[in-house]
Amino acid sequence: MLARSIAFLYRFLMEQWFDVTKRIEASALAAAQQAGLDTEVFTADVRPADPRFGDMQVNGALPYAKRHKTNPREIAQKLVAALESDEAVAAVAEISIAGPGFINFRFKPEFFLNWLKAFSSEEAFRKSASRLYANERVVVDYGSPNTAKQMHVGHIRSIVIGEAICRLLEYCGAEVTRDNHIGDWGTPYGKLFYAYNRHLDEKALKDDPLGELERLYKLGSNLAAEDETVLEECRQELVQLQAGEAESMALWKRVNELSIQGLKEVYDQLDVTYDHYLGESFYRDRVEAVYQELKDCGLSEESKGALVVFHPEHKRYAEQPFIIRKSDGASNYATTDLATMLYRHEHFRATRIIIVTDDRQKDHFEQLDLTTSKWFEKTGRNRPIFDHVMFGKINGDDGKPIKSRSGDPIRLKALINEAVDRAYTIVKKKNPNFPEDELRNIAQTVGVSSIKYADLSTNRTSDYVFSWEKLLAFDGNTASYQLYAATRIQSIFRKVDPSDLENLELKATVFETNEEIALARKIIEFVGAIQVTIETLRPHMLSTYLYELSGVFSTFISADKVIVDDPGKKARRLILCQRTLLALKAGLSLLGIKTLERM
RNA sequence: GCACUGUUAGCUCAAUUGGAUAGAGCACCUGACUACGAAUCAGGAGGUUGGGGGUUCGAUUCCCUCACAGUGUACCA
Repeated sequence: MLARSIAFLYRFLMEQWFDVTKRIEASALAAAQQAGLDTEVFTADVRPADPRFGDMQVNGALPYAKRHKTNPREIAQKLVAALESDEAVAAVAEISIAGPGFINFRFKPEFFLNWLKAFSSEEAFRKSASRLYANERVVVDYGSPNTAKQMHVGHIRSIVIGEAICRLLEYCGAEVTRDNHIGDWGTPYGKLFYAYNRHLDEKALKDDPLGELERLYKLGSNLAAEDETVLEECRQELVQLQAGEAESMALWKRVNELSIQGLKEVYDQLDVTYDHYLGESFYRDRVEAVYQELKDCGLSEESKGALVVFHPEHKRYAEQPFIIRKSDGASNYATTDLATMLYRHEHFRATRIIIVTDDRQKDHFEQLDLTTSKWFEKTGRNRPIFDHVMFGKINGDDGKPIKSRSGDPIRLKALINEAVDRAYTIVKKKNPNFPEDELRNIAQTVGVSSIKYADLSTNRTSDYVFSWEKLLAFDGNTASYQLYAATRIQSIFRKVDPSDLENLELKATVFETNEEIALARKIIEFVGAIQVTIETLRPHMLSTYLYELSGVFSTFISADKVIVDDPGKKARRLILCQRTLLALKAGLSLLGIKTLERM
C-alpha cells in the first residue's frame, strides 16, 4: 500500500520528464523567449549527447547565431542563464557550455533514479508513445507475394519491415489494418492452368502445394516458349478465366486457397498475421470506376492507344506516363493500385496508407501518389497520407541478387528451417541438459529472430549482402546477443531472494558507479529511440538502440554485482535490471522478436 | 541520353538527417571463469568517409564535377 502510493507520487512528480527531449525542448524555448531571442526563428535542436560531455545537448544557439550574424557563444550564455533560473531544470541537471556554443545537460544521479522509480511498467513506457498516432487509421500493405509460387529470400524484407512498422504504429496508438495485397490475377494463370490440366502430380500437390504449383507454372512457361500452339492454348485458358467460365474459376479458387494456405505456414513461423488478403483479383471489378472518375476529372488522356495520366508540373512525369489502361483495353498494376487507394479510403477510412516494397517501384508509387492526390482533391475526398516504405536488394557475394547454388532463388521456408536447425545445434551444445521440447522452442525463437533481426538491423534503403554466416551469427549486433542479455537478467531474478524484490523503490539508494549511471541513462533513451524510429519508419534505429542497451547492460553486469549485502545497493541494481528487461522486451517485441526465459 | 539510389576500417554494417575526437561486430593481438550464465566482459591495433573543387564556426551529411556500381525510364508487377 505504502509502496503503491510512493510510486504514484514519483509518477506525479516525474510525469513531465517522461519524454526528456520534449521537456528540455520546452525549457529551451521558454529560455529563448526570456533571453529575448526571436522565437519565430529559434529551434532548440535537442538530442542525446556524447556521454563525455553530458546526457542531453541543445544545439540551437549555433544556427540561430549564424542566422543573426552574432556570436553563438553569447547566445548560448544567455540561454544558459535563463535555463538556470528555471528551477525544474536546475534541480535535475548541471548545465554547461562547450565549444562554439553547445549547451550540455548532465543529469544528477537522483534524477535517473526518480525517473526509473516513476516509470516501472510496460504500460508506463507505452504511455507517451501511444499519443503520437492516436486517432490514426493506418492500412499497411506488406508482404504481397504472388500466388502459386513459393516465397524466396527477396520476400523477407517486406514481411519483416512491414510487420515491425505495424507494431510500432500500434504501440504509438494507431489503429492498424494489415493487408496482404497478393498477386492473384493476371497472365501467369494461363500457363499455370495449361500445365495443371495436363501434367498435375496429385501427390506432390498434397505434400507441397506451392512447390507443385510453382513447378507447373514453370513447366507451362517453358512449353509455351517452345511451342506456338501451346502458347495459344495458354491464352485460351486465360480468356476463359477472365470471362469467368465456371470450371476455370473453380480451378483459380482452388489454386488460390492452396497458395494462401502455403503462405500462411511461413507467416505462422514468422509470427505474422494479416487482417486481409485483398489481392489484385479483389479489385478487378472496381477498375471501371477508376477509368470513369479519372476521365471525369480530366486527369487521364488517350496516348498511343492507352489511357494515361501525365503530370505536367513534374520534370519527369510530364513525359513519362502513368499508364492506367493498356492499349489492348486491359487493366494493369497502376489501375488496381488506384482502385486499392480508393477502397482503403472508403472502406477502411484510412488516414494513412503505407506500402512496403522494394525501391525499384519508386517511380510507380510517386506517380500513384501524385495521381491519387489530384484525383481525391478534385472529387472532394480527404487524401490519406501516403508512404512508400522502400528497401534495397539482398545481394550475394558478387553484388548481384542472391541465388542458391542451383541458380534458383533461395526459398524462404528453407531459409527459416536452416536457421532453426543451426540454432538447435548451438543451443543443444550450450545446454545439453535442457529438455528436448524446450530446446526446440528456443531454437525456433533464436533461428527466426536471427533472420528477422538481420533485416531490421540495417538501414532498409541500402542493399545488403546476404551470407548464412552473418544471418545466423550469434554475436555482435544480433538478436541472440540481446536475447542472451535478457536471459541473464531473468537468471538473476531466479537467484534472488523473493523478499529482496519487495518495495524496491523504497529501499533503493542513489546510483554511484559509472556503470549504474550509464545504464540508467540508456534506459531513459528508450522513449526517444521509439520516436525517431516511428518518425523515420526505419526499424534499424530501434535495433541500434536495443543493441546499445544490451551492451551497456552487459558492461554493468560484469562490473557491478547485483546480489550484494547492502540492501540499498541491491535494490537499486535490481531496479536497473527490471527496467532493462522491460525496455528490451518491449523493444524486441516491436521488432517482432520474442524473448526467452533462458537459452 | 535523362532521372533516382549508392560508394565509410581487410570484411559486414552504423552515424538520430549540418554538430564536438566518424562508431560497432567479424577477423587479428593482450587479458578475465573456484564468479548473479564466458552465447560474456576489459583492452589494443585498424580511416585522406570513391577522387577533386565549393558553401561555413563546423560536412560522411548540402552544392558542382569526375569515376565506378545498381535501379528506373509506355503498356510486367
